[in-house]
Amino acid sequence: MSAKRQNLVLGAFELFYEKGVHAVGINEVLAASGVAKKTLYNHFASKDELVLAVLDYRNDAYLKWLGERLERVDTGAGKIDELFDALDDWFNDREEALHAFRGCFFINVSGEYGQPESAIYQKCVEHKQAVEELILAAVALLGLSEDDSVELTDALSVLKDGAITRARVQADLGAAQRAKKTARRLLAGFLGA
Amino acid sequence: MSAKRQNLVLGAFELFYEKGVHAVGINEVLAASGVAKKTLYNHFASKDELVLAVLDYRNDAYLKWLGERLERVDTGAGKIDELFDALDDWFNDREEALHAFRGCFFINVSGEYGQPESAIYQKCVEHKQAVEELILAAVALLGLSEDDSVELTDALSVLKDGAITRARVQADLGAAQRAKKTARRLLAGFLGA
DNA sequence: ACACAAGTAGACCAATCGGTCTCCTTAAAA
DNA sequence: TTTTAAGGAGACCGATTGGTCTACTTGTGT
Repeated sequence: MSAKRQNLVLGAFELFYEKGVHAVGINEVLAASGVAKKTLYNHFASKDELVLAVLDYRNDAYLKWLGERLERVDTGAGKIDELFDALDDWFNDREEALHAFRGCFFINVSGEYGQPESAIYQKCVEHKQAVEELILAAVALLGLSEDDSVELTDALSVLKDGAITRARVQADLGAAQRAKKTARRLLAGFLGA
Repeated sequence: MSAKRQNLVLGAFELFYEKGVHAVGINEVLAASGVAKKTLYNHFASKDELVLAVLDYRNDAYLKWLGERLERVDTGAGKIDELFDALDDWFNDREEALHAFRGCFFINVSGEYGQPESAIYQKCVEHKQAVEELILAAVALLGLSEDDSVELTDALSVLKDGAITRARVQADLGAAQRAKKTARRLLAGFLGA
């Protein structure tokens, strides 16, 4: 029965996302998810392994959510707009599938773990790359050159992470809509050249 | 004699920046800075107050550094280039005044502290606003309209924070130079319109 | 009906946390 | 010279950390 495991991962995610990984103890996770300590260590060898499982859970949920949002539109320019509209919904807590907005979980976690060699850190890198691939797929529909596609994808990714960061740190809930405007300006430059 | 206090703040910053605040204990700070525990609690009422002092120290050092970099150039467009060149030097550890790059200390710290009401969180917001004012001063030299100046400043700030985040999380050391390219594209759009 | 695996609750462990306190030394001001 | 405050080293405090272990209770497959 892995329902317990799921309880554990989901409960742990909510606490970690809200308070930070190091600020939440194992016992707090157990109390929140209604699972015995023995069961936790039956499923996971250590807290770090639980963190890894939580990162996997969040990665899957986030990619599924964003992928579905981008599927709603079929043009490249439309998908780029949709990306920032989706972020806007996220920032303003209109997406319950993502829980109350507290910035990017992966950025937060990697900020807590200094050493870039760790498996935890690596998961954060992989997540960012996966999201970037979704953006690249949208940009590819624009019919730009290979170089331009890569450059625009990178610019949009930076814009996205910048908006997430500012929405989080400065509680700037309009960051996504303004980033969308910037993205449109940028896109016009690429299409016009 | 507040030399001890300075030792404390500087030693604490290096550890907090490198490993995260929650991951570093008081005793580790004491050992690194060669100060007795009594002395620490003579200067600071709690660890949180030490963290606040560390945030102040970093804020001052960072603003001084960036301010001096931007003073090297006198045109608006030049200052914008200089901003991203400065970031590039920071990311690639060519600025010893800032210590080995580990992302934005304020972004990292605010990721560790969930509650946006806390004084620690507030310091992070103030830092970001102070940096944005430096950027606004550079943009103001371009002679754009009030609305355009605000919009461009916001876009550049988002680009900056996005580049910092990606440099940190993905160890993307070229992020600043590519963001500079994006900034130029954006600037051309504003100037050409 | 019985065995076995997985769950529960929670005592327990050493280590560490932030923080207090005592005792001793140093140095500068009176 | 004497007084006073600050610093050093570190014992000590209760609480909490991640993690182990025992004892008991489930539920399921044979």
